[in-house]
Amino acid sequence: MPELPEAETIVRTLSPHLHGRRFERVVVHRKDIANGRAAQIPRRLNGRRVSNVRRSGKRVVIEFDEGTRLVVALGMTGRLTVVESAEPLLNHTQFQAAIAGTKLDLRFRDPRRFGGLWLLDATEEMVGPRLGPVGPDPLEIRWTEFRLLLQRQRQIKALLLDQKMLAGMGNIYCDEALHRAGIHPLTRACDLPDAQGRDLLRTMRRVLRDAIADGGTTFMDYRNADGRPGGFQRKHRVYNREGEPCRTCKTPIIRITAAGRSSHLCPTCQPLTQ
DNA sequence: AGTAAACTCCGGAAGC
DNA sequence: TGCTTCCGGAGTTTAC
Repeated sequence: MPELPEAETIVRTLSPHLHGRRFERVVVHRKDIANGRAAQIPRRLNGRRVSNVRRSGKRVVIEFDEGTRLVVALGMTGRLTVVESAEPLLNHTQFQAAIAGTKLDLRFRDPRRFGGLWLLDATEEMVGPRLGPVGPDPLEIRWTEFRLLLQRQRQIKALLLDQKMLAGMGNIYCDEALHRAGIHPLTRACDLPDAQGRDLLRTMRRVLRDAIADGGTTFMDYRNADGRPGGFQRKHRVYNREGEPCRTCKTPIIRITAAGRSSHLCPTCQPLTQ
């Protein structure tokens, strides 16, 4: 499911196709996929030159010369891919734009429509329904700042998943980071000693970097901008491994509910203290 | 046919 | 009282 490493991989594979190129023949196939202004998208993006492609948490942001931005949330099944313009249009394709000077299209397809598009002008903040402001990036946050987040009484997994606290952590990478740090997902953040909090931050960064190096995680739907799946699922230690032996101690991995989400852990390596 | 999957937002209840 | 946290439901579609 697209989380930070998947969004980062899409940015890295998409950027070489788009950077400095103009959009042509922009078409929105479903009006309710954008933030109430899908009708404006063709007019406002046609002929515009892409100045930058970047990531904000788990979202992809395509920036244009005049400051207009197209924000893309992948949801669970969304795909943002570059394909030959001659390729037939698959069903559930909500958006397409030809990349000027090439024979390629950028297409957005999201069968379940958990994702979406937002068109923002130069001065507009990234706020609105389903586009709330997000916290600092886990790859960039300093320990002193992370430590402040950990002062809360919330369960650590709920805190890590909260996009307003930290931008980009989803269910997979939370479970993977907590296992590698030996922390039970229901532990209260404020109960973590500094040493363990510091270790969690380092571990989280390592997991995210390793996952980016592997092109993210693909179970079913995720693909990068070139249509290729990721490989990090082969290195998962807990996620989607219920009943299988812990790679550290052989104890079967269990699944519980934490923060209202299915959570995978090793009861031996991740004890719940007090 | 019912349920679960992931994620966000919302409202209300509960806890501190 | 007031802030924080928790919990369930809605919205969104597909697959088992």
